[in-house]
Amino acid sequence: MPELPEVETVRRTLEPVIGATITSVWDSGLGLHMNRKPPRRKLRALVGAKIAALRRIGKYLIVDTTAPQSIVAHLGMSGRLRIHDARDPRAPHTHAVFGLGARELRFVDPRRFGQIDVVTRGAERVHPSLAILGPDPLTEGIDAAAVSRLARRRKSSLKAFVLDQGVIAGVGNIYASEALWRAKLRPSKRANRTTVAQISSLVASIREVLERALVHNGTSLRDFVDADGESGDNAEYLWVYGRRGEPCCRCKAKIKRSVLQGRATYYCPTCQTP
DNA sequence: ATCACGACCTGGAGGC
DNA sequence: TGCCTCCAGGTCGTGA
Repeated sequence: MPELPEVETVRRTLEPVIGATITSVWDSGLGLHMNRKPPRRKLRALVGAKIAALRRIGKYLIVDTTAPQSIVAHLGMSGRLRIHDARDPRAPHTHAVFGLGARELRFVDPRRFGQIDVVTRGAERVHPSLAILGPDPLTEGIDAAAVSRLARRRKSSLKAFVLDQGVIAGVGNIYASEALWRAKLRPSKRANRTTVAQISSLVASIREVLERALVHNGTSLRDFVDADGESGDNAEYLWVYGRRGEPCCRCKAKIKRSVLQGRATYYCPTCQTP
């Protein structure tokens, strides 16, 4: 579900909880990603603290508090973070609830691929998941020359290269296909067979694709919703993802679907150079 | 060291 | 209606 634009949409719609006091913490006790459970003791230690700020690095959301600790959340494939009235019944697969007086911030994740953790503010990058992240394309500049140097050493496909969170943080399966179409590069093209100009174009395309999706509040293919439960509109603006057999909007050739590293990949066979 | 693959989970869609 | 198979927006550990 959530790539960078979706997580950023959640972050923005969560802003009304800034300043709220955490009055209670509950967790389901079930393991999430890698069967890791939310750290109950560390979470409970946050009761009494206020939510101070909401940040995002790639697909990770960071909830800073007035305590020295911050909450780290990753939505995985099916995770949602929503603000509810505390009296609303809890949905199935609710795994963490932060009481905020009359409201609650709830983490619901049917597939349990998400993460909830606690880190010390300022030392986020010690967390193994955050330590490996490359630059965030919306909050940090991406040095195309540096990305090109990385690409030169990679024999994998460009698609796999773009999905590598250590190269650029936040690009997922939808926007990888979209950015490669935008840059007119075939997803199966070997990363080390690209020119500096091609990588520059790709980097620019990634930023454009993510910013465009953000303007439309993210892509809701099945179930993505923001913190208020609203869907995003970007699905109708996708150029290739999910459009097998439809005409390419640049050249009218039929969009193809292939599988790269086990993931659906969409591209135009005529205007994306192999 | 690098890469592709399968595993991790549940639920929805489509075929029969 | 019910059962089966396939598919899904992510990440990590494995074995080649």
